[in-house]
Amino acid sequence: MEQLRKTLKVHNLRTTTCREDVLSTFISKKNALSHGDLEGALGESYDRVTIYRTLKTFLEKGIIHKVLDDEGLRYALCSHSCSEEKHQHDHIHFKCNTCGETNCLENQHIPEVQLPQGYLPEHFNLLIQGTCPKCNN
Amino acid sequence: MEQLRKTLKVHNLRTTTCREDVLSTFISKKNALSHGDLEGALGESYDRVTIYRTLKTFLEKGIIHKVLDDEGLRYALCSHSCSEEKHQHDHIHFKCNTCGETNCLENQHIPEVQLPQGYLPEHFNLLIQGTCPKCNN
DNA sequence: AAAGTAATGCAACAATGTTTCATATGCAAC
DNA sequence: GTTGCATATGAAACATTGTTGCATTACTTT
Ligand SMILES: [Mn+2]
Ligand SMILES: [Mn+2]
Ligand SMILES: [Zn+2]
Ligand SMILES: [Zn+2]
Repeated sequence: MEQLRKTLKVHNLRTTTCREDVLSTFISKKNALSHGDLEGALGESYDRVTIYRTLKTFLEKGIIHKVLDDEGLRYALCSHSCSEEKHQHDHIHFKCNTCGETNCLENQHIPEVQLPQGYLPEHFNLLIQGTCPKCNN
Repeated sequence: MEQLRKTLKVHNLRTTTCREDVLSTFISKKNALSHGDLEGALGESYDRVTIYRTLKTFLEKGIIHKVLDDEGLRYALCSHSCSEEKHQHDHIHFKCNTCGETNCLENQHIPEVQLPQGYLPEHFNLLIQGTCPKCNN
């Protein structure tokens, strides 16, 4: 609870209940969340628009990052070390086609790739779809 | 022209002007296209819904594949060798942040990755964002 | 406690995608 | 070539998702 406020303060954000709740939802559920997921989790507490704006703010401040998904955009907590200036997201995302969850594999880094002459790579996003350990009995 | 019909026939699809035009648009523009891109390219010729349905059909038949993008879904031609049963899409997609185009790098394969125990990978989608050769002077 | 600034809720709108159903079209069989 | 059947299309209605403007409310600093 106090930790949430601290996180917001570190990123120069006013502490509001919506931001606390959104942040806390990201922390408790560990998987990547869509706007709709958050709406569902938070019930009628906040206006749709406010959630959109909270996501946008968190993105800009480097609290969360985008997770590409074959059926839309999701968001997940940045592990640490992400700021407004510099983002470090070279890890793999895994989407389970059985349970539908998408997760960050923080420790699995995207391998180096060799691009043809002239390409200047800046950001990487690797989504692997398949079956997750929970669903792979 | 005759080639288009042949491609449709190979996939057991009736030749309609919409399908011909959509396919021909994918061939002439070489980059990945969103539904909106197609609507723009084809003008008022066809109903929005018909274009959606054409994309869905082409997806199912293995004529095009999905391309994940940080601002929505796009589609691109399958190079060859994709059928309704089996798809082969282990190549890299590159999105240029300057010109906005997303392209298939057919010859750049996604490198092997080592996942933790229990993960069963099936499909891979790697999007690299940066500057493309055209825009990198 | 007061003032200034930033966040919120609400309404209206825009964009994107889906479903239903009557009509039109392609295609295979005759 | 004509016929009949299955399929594709267009139109309307709807659902979902995301954005913008503006008045009100709530943080934070002093
Ligand atoms: Mn992640
Ligand atoms: Mn591709
Ligand atoms: Zn699972
Ligand atoms: Zn470019």
